[in-house]
Amino acid sequence: MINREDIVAAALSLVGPNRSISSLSLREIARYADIAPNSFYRHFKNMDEVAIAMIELAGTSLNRLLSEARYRVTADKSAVVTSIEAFMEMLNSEERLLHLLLREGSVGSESYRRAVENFLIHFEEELSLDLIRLVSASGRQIKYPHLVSKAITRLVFSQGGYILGRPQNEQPLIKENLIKMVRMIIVGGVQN
Amino acid sequence: MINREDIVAAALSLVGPNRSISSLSLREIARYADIAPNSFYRHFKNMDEVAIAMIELAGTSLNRLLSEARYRVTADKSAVVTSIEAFMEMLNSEERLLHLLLREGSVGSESYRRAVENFLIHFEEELSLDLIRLVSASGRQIKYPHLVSKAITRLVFSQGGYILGRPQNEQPLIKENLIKMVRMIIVGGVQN
DNA sequence: TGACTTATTATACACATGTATATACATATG
DNA sequence: CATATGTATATACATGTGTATAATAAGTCA
Repeated sequence: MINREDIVAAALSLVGPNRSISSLSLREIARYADIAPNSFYRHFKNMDEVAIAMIELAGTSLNRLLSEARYRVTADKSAVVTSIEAFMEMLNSEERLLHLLLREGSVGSESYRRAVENFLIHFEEELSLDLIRLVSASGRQIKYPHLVSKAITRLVFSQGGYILGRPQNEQPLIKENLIKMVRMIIVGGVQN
Repeated sequence: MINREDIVAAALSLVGPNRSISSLSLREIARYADIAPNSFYRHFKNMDEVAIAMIELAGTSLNRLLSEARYRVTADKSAVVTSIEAFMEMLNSEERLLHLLLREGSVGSESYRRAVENFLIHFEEELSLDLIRLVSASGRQIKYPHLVSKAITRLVFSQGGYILGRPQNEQPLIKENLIKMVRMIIVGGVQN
């Protein structure tokens, strides 16, 4: 007995660095999930619904992993480094899920894009709270926490999406540069 | 007598906020360009080549417009504001071209993604030179100009791609926030 | 002009797609 | 038990796709 999750899992197996969701066909997913094409309709109205279910899966998984990572923020490493390292680990372990959020947020149907955007906004809000807490604890000020958070989020996700298409040996440099760029958003890239 | 440009123009007419390049078919383009499907092959080997030609067109057009904008940088408005305003104007006037660069750089074939990435790198190099010039003229220092440039570029393009899917009346706020975020990359978002 | 080369088209084929309809099968309910 | 209900399937249809082949049109040059 097949269910929604099996179909989502099949779809997830089919996406990859050179395969976008929008290029998946209903029949292809059915074939991979080993069901008749029409059985698809028992669980989803169309491909768009599957795409959104995929994002929701990716979003909740990623949120869980990241909130776990936040608890690991310690004194010996800065919050920036810890968070980015957690993000990079996920890039390797959860490539498929991240792919959806990092690289397909700007194409596809209206509803699909909104789903990705909602996840990003949620992510930004969490990060914003973290930033306020960290900054005030160190006696400094942050004028537009939600904008700092947005800038960091968009930059990290942009570079994350980029990394997914690059070979492993380039990752250390990209990661190093990403950390520097995030620091810039916080303390600035230009000195007096 | 049809030529490559006509085919690229037809393809360009077909993409839009809800239509990605990868969803275009050879026959669809031929239909729109009013040629027989097979005539396509006289000019391009496959759809991928058209996609790359489209990016190159968008890239050179955008580069020209932006370098013109740079000459308009005056004392009464900061370079940041001028550049972002130029970018926003283009979002309205050259939506189709920008769409390709802003929203499709992370999906599609390997060669397609590389073409977009090459454009972004070129853009970053130009911006980097501008930054060095502007900063040293004001007696300040910039430690990693290419990273400042990359952070700004990726952020602006990320937000640019987002704007393309949003209604016009949201643009002023998005633009305002984008300016603040770019300023943060330069001077920092956190104060002592 | 006529012979040639090149560009464009018409026709056709094999295949993939979304989905409508009808059917089989299992399980639950009376 | 019979029968109703939810689920999966088989078959079929109309339509779209990339592209091979052959025929035609257009252009060039002796």
